[in-house]
Amino acid sequence: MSSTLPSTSRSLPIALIRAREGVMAPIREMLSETGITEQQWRVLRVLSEHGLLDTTTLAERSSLLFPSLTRIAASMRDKGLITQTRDEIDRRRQLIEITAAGQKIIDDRTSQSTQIVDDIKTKLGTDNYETLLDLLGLLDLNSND
Amino acid sequence: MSSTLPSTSRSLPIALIRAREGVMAPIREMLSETGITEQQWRVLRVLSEHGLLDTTTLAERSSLLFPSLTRIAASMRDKGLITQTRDEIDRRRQLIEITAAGQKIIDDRTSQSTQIVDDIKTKLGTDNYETLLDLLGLLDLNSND
DNA sequence: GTCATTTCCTTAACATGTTAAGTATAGTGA
DNA sequence: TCACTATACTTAACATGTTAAGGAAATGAC
Repeated sequence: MSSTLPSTSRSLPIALIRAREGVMAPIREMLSETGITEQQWRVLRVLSEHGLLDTTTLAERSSLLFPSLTRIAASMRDKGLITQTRDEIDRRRQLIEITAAGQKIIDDRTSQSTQIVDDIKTKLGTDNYETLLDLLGLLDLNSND
Repeated sequence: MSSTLPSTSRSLPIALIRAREGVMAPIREMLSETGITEQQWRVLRVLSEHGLLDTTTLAERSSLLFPSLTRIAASMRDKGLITQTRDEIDRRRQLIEITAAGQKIIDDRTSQSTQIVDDIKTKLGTDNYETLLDLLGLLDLNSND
């Protein structure tokens, strides 16, 4: 039974935070001109990819907690980036859809965003990049055994 | 020039968030009994490992932004987990040290915490675990070329 | 020595993360 | 149809993340 914790310099949680900082820095820089946050960008990305979604599915796919999404959606609605409608069959459900203004934010940054991802792939090497995604997937609670 | 963003299901930022959730879930569960947060745990870990530190070094080693650390340190001081003293040579600097009460929180959870890390290593395999740490290190802005 | 600059830290303002409690609608079984 | 439970979402409260502005002490150029 070990009695010493691993050095914080080799700690997985801290390594994950720092890696995230490194990855998000250029994305955040890109978004700073748009007036939207990293989380709002993620919501737009998911909506653009999947179309009309209920709040539960949107929260899951954009990796946001429900209370966060409630606030973020209200803010995005006020900015005209999304629309919220009630499901007439199940009136508890709320349906969310991207607007043309929201889609334009995506379209205007697609090439720049692709470049950022390519830079990271180059930095790591494509094989390493895919390996990293696979290993991260193993840690995801909701997607494995 | 590509005109399509990668699928969000294969997005590195989202994969990093989800992996972090998976890793932190058992740690957060462990901490829920102690009344301290994940960030406060990190501060205690770093202080326990390195001893007396100035705020700048502590922020860097625990991967916290300065304004966050200001608040967290005030809260931890009020709980009696750390002490804050001013550096008499450079009076701008603040020196932070863990208290016996703070150290006890670490000591009481060392074995449980070690077990959590071991479980993750087992889940991934030790080789994969080391590979993952190495790849994450490549993404860290502050520690490479 | 004095003033501009730099460094170290704090405060402020707003967005999000996290947990718990609350509300409204739907489904279910007697 | 009447509880009872479950589901979908909201609200609240507090902690942290993030950026910008501010304050105090040290440093450097002159």
